[in-house]
Amino acid sequence: MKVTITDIASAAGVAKSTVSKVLNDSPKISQETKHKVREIMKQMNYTPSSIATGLARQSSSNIGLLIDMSKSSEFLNQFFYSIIGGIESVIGSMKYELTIANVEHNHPEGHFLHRLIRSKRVDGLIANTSVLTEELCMELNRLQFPYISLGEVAGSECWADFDNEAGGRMLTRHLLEEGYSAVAFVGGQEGDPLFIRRLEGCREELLKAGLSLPEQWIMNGAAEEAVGYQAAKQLLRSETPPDSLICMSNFAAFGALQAARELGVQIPAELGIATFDEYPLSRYTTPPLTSLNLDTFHLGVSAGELLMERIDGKNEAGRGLLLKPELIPRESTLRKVRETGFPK
Amino acid sequence: MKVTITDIASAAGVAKSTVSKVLNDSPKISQETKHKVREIMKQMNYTPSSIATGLARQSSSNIGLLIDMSKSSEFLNQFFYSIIGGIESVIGSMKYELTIANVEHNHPEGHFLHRLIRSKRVDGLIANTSVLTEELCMELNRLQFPYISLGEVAGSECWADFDNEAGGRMLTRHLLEEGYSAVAFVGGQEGDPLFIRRLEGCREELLKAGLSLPEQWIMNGAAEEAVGYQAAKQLLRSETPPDSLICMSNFAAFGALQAARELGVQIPAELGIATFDEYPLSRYTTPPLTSLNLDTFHLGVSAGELLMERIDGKNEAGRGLLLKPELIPRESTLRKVRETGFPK
DNA sequence: TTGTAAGCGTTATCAT
DNA sequence: ATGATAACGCTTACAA
Repeated sequence: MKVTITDIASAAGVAKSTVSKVLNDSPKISQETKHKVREIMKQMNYTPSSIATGLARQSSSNIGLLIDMSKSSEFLNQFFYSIIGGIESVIGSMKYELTIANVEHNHPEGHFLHRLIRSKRVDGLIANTSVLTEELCMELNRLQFPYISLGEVAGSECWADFDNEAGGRMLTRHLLEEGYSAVAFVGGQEGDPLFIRRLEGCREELLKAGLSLPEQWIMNGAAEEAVGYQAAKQLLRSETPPDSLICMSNFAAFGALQAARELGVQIPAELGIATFDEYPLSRYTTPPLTSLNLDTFHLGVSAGELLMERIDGKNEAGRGLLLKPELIPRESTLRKVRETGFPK
Repeated sequence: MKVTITDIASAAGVAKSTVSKVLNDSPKISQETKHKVREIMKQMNYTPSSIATGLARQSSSNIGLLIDMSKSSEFLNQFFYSIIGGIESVIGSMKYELTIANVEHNHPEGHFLHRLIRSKRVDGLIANTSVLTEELCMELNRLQFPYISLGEVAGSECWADFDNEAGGRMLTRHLLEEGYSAVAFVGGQEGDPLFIRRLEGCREELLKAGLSLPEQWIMNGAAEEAVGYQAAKQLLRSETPPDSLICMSNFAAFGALQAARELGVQIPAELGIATFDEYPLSRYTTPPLTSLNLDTFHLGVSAGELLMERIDGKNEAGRGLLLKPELIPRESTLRKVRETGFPK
């Protein structure tokens, strides 16, 4: 039933080393022989065993994408499909496959370092910063194992990330251009690098305009609706309410939207709301949300490219890559009168 | 640097077959020896090569998930993460890994039948019906290769799907219970089994109530906002407008919502809108949408379990599995006065 | 209970 | 340009 290289060799009347060379299109084989052998391979419907090839070549032609499925609320999960698409589009054309693994199987022997790496199931790794602790990075560095982290992380030699600081600047600049001047920041965990960078960008831009962001206008919390709701209510009811909000996530922005609606605060006239991330449905809120789109497919592509470079032994130095976000202005912040109408 | 079974054997002063048996916890090895060998494996930080094991065992311990990344608009993509989570949770505990592959590499030799199956990269396959044509199913059947299709499909021996007919019935029943009686159906491609089954369920339930669904109230089209928008406008402006809509997707429902708003039609008082699928953000529309939640994690689990059964040689017969949807009633259809207030 | 040796299906190094 | 043959790292009869 199953046909191996040996079958092809004897059917073609050549040695299996010859067949192997045909398989790899070696220049030392005559066109004649190549044609003949290939013909027979077709006839016998032969496909080389990737496992045997892997053993001989000492490589799996597989790259691993490591995720923590217990964290179902992560930003990246929403865009998992497009990230995978991006990665696949580059590694697929280089004859690699993508293996998805869950760190959760963190049982004694189930650790991915064994399951995936030491067992040679994958030749390289891509992982989110949420699973890639500094300690793990160090271990991977020590093993000289090629990996890319999605998100900048201490200890990682090579990463791809969105430029969160620029994102903070872009949203802030947009608000200022629309005539807002009292910007509050909603959501984000204290100490979280993502939060820190975004806030930093926001502050930079305010500073340029001679403004600042007072501490009491920074509303820390999870990127959830409830948090956005509470934060907005508190801010809007305070003595000196802000005139605009930058939210860490669409969910937080939904909460803020709801709070404003309940308090009868007009959007965008009295309050502007802008948010990081662009979820598929954020343009369908009332009013539609101004948001910062992150090209997650591109993130996947970049991660894939960086990883392939590492595996091929180039890019020894290690480096990071920052992707620019894209501002999508919508009704929730557009309060200047325009002739052209609102963009979709 | 790298340590193999041979190294362990000589370090432990035993034969490598003994080490192999220890690895597989063979009962024919004394506890003494096991302890000794395991100790050495720990010391030397040994992990067996999955590739070598695979070659010897003639299996990859990998299962493939086949998708078509060119179809970025598919329903399942939104829930890709949770489907993967479901699959992984069952195959992971059986020491299998998940390989994601894209059919798009449909170049002559890049066909997944070669790349994945004939090359023995995976021991089993899960694929959406959109990539699994009847022809491909036949081929897989012929090869006796274990696979599960996500969605019922002609030619597939074994599949897992949501009960779309029941879904149609549930949404319809809910509308009837809320006092609606003129139900229109928005979205869905003529001939698409998904559409046919959902519509069928809808009709069954109407029939039970002595009602029917006239042809002109079936608005075929892609599951997009624009389609929902146009369909709703057309329906609402007609001589005899329906009093409620069942939409094939959240996007279509958004369009319908928008159309109603523009025409000043009150929701839910004058028009009820219910939709298949529950996107993460559908509860944030104004008003929030009544929708049919599909447990995609569970779908993954079921597919994984069915596949493992097939691989283990059980479940020879082949069978299908229908998962029940869950109705989430929200403001867009709840027009009866309630004491308890609206559910979230 | 342990050891020997023959696979598993390729690639790679030499000869020829 | 082609062929023998030894890896690659593990499993599995079969022997001892």
